Amino acid sequence: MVQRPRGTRDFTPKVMARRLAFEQLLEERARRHGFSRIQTPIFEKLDLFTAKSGPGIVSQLYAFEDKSERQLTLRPELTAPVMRMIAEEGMQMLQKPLRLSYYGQCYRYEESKKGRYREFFQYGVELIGEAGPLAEAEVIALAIDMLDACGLENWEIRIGHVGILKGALTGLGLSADTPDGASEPPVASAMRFLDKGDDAGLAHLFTNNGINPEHAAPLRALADLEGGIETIEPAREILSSLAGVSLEALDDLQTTLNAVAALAPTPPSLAVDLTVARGLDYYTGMVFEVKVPELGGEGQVLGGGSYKLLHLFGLPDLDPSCGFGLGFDRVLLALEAQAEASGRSEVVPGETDPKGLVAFIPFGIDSASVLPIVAGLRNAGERIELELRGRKIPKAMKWANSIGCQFTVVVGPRDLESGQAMVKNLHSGEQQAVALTADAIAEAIQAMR
RNA sequence: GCUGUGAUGGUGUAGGGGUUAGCACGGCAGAUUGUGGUUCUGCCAGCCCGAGUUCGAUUCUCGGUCACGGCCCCA
Repeated sequence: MVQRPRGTRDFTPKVMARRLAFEQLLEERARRHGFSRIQTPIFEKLDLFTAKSGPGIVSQLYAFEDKSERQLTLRPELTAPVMRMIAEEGMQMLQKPLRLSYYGQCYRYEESKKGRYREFFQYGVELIGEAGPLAEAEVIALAIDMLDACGLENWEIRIGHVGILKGALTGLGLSADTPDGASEPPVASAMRFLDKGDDAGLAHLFTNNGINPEHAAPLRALADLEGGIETIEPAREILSSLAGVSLEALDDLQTTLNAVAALAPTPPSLAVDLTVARGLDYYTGMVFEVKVPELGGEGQVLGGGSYKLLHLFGLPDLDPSCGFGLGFDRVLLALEAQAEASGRSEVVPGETDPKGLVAFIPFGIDSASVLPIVAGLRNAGERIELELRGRKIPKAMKWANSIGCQFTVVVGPRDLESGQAMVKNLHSGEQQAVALTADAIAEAIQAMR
């Protein structure tokens, strides 16, 4: 048998109902925050992603050549396509800021694991054309609001600001420019050493760049700070002790954190962590990420921050912007695990249709005579599943029960003769005969809910 | 990129060099010709793929595929 390709998944009706509910929940939250949905193609020109992330990413792409020898690739992420769209659609002419949301599958050629697939789904938002602490707070607040609304528990949000350590390092005299022949600027190396806890490497780097290695200690202390918003004060003390270092980024972060506290529900765990670097040099300001510890190694479910990318598309005025991507599959995985652990049957709020399904059972009659009623009930907004196999009553009832119907409508020869239908609520067992019209049946169903 | 474990009906599993490959859920039919969830009976449906060892492989060996873990990475 032909199997589905590695790292891909099929979604059965039950799973799909959950995914649709989750997408809708995220969409609803985004709308409440003023974001509007957009969509871009599943494949793009290869250049789009090499321009953003460098040629090294090609090995991880589903890249291909089309019949006209165009170099294309399935999209590995959604931020770059959104940037491209803004430029291509002339959206810089719209009133700023733009609040955009998006959802779709992305493709990366890498080993599949639980929570890590070759085809995966991302939900994300971008707030374009306004930087500043309040814009950043709006983005973080939406992320928190989404995770809170979907019922996720035990998650940790870590918020940092790449400008703080970067500012301290450049303030000490470390260069942010890449020297000839080097792969990265000294500042980036230093950030990496701080993140990995390599103090010897940091001191060595300082010495090589003519900086007193004793300055490594306060930076280490800064990087090791951990805690909530109260962490800002010790950070301020450390930064103030270093000559030539600006406090602007720290002040901005503090403004952001205060705004988030006012705008969003209180997350289960919020930490200020100045080493959140997101590994990427286009992040320029606030950065944040969310982890769910019980997912293990693939536990990061959301990440974002302020970045400068639009200059790549000829729109430097829109830099920096701010956004985040949410790992749709991973959040669902966490929700499923948590639902199982707590015995909760509904994994995503709203995944079960409260309205319920109605089985319409023509019994021993020509179904054609009741089809207009079926159509009428559907027009009235009921979900009607018409019995198609000619089951006898006991089988039909069992069928209706096992596919999860809330109501049955039985029409047999006697009913047809007397112009009636038997409407039954399968949960309560309550049953009544009503006139054989769509209106009367719909009314009875509504009354028995 | 490194590395570990696993694969038996649709699902979950037992077993094991020669078996009618067992069980449960499920699906279909009947007990039951106008009312389901219980019960009983019957039926349906499986050893991931390829090569090797062997008289004989679903079982052992190797390769592949897929899945699940631990590091690395993660735009």
